[in-house]
Amino acid sequence: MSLSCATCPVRDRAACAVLSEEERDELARVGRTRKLSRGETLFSAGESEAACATLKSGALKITSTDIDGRERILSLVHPSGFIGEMFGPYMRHDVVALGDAELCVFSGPNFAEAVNRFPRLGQALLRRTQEDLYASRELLALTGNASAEQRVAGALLSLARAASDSPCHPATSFELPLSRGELADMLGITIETVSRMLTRFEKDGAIKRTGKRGIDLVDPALLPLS
Amino acid sequence: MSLSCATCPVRDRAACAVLSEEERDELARVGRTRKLSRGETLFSAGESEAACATLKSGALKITSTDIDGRERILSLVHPSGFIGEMFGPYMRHDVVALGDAELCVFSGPNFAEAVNRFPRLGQALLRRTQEDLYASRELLALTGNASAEQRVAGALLSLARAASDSPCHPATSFELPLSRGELADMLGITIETVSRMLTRFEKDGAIKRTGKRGIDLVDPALLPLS
DNA sequence: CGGACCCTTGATTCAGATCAACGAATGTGG
DNA sequence: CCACATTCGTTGATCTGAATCAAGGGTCCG
Repeated sequence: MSLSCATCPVRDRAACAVLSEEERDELARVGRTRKLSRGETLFSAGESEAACATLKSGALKITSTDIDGRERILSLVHPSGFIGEMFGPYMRHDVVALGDAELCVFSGPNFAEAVNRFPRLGQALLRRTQEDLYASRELLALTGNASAEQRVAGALLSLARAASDSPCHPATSFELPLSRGELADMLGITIETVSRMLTRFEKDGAIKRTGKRGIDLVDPALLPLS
Repeated sequence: MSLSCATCPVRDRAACAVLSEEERDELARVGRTRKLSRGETLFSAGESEAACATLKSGALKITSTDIDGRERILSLVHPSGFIGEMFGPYMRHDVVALGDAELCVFSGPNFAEAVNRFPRLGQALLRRTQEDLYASRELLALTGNASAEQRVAGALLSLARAASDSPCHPATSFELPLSRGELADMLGITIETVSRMLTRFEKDGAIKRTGKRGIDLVDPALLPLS
């Protein structure tokens, strides 16, 4: 299926938003749409076909698996996010859908050529990659020294921010895109500890759990941040 | 002091290596050399003057400090590495010299303009930033699930790789660029634990400590990796 | 010589992992 | 439609790896 940028929900936020109409059309010609449902894999670590993609809707996780088979979530991808490998010869990490998702997919070489031809696209990606780097370092800082309590609190706020349309203020009521197990894998703690911390926050009156995945931030100030 | 690229030790490895002679000269005109000694700060988080730099010699650490004053090392910078903020309005993290270091420093806007003018420079930075992102995620994976033993072992191998001239094979004998305390801050453990693990590895015959900072990798296969 | 670091080692404590059990929701096949 | 299995989350009891507390030695420097 080829791309239809006209109706794209991230038309003016994604990396390709910096392109002119004609440039975008040209890029669209080498891209394909792809739909994933929960748990489906977009890329696998080690794949020798370089590829990249822009996320149009849904959410993804970028993970690595250590020798003992334990999974670690390295990053989450939200709509308009860019993932993948343009230059390297192989994919570095696994990328899996957290829920139903829709993407534009490109081959690495095709996209690299577009970057060559449209310098503004390269610059947009540079900014975006720097943001990803900062996000990665933020997670590193969060999981480095903080207690389990602080990690879960930090993750809740971070997810509330991501769930909000307005970029600065967090949503007060939202659905977790992650299961308890995934939250645990992201924070480097166990499922049981995540569950206990959520129970504690609810007891303290900081949050309210609604259903399995729903969270209401009743009083974020009560969350114990680092 | 203005730049003298002719004698630059990272002349053909740094980001600016992709530029032609004339382009490089032009960039050199807006850059300054700076020397730091151990502990000196290059950038401070929150500084509103965007700036960036290429490291010519020595080593740097990129750190953040949490509310309780605990420092977390987010990344190490080795010669030819690029650091800083070209676009954003302020510096995101602290950058401090681990030992004597020499750099080329640029103002954010000046460098951003160079990126605008020389698209290859932007592409080189994009690659480099992606590498930094992968390095950050590697550290995230290392500090996420692994035991203290595995973290220290992983850090030793990583530093051995960085100390080697050949990019793939680790050095068998090298000096740690970090104190025990800094190693601990990077790995999210305590000084005492780092010390104990090094003692353990030496007892096991995996390494030999020479002086305070020297490490011989006697039998890396004995190191307990994740 | 005295002070300031930095590293090592030992004793004790504690946060979170592990082990275990259970309930709710969802799916499957008879 | 019901019996059954499976997955996911919660909660409790126990155990352990690493933090914390404490002490001492080595080295550099004024």
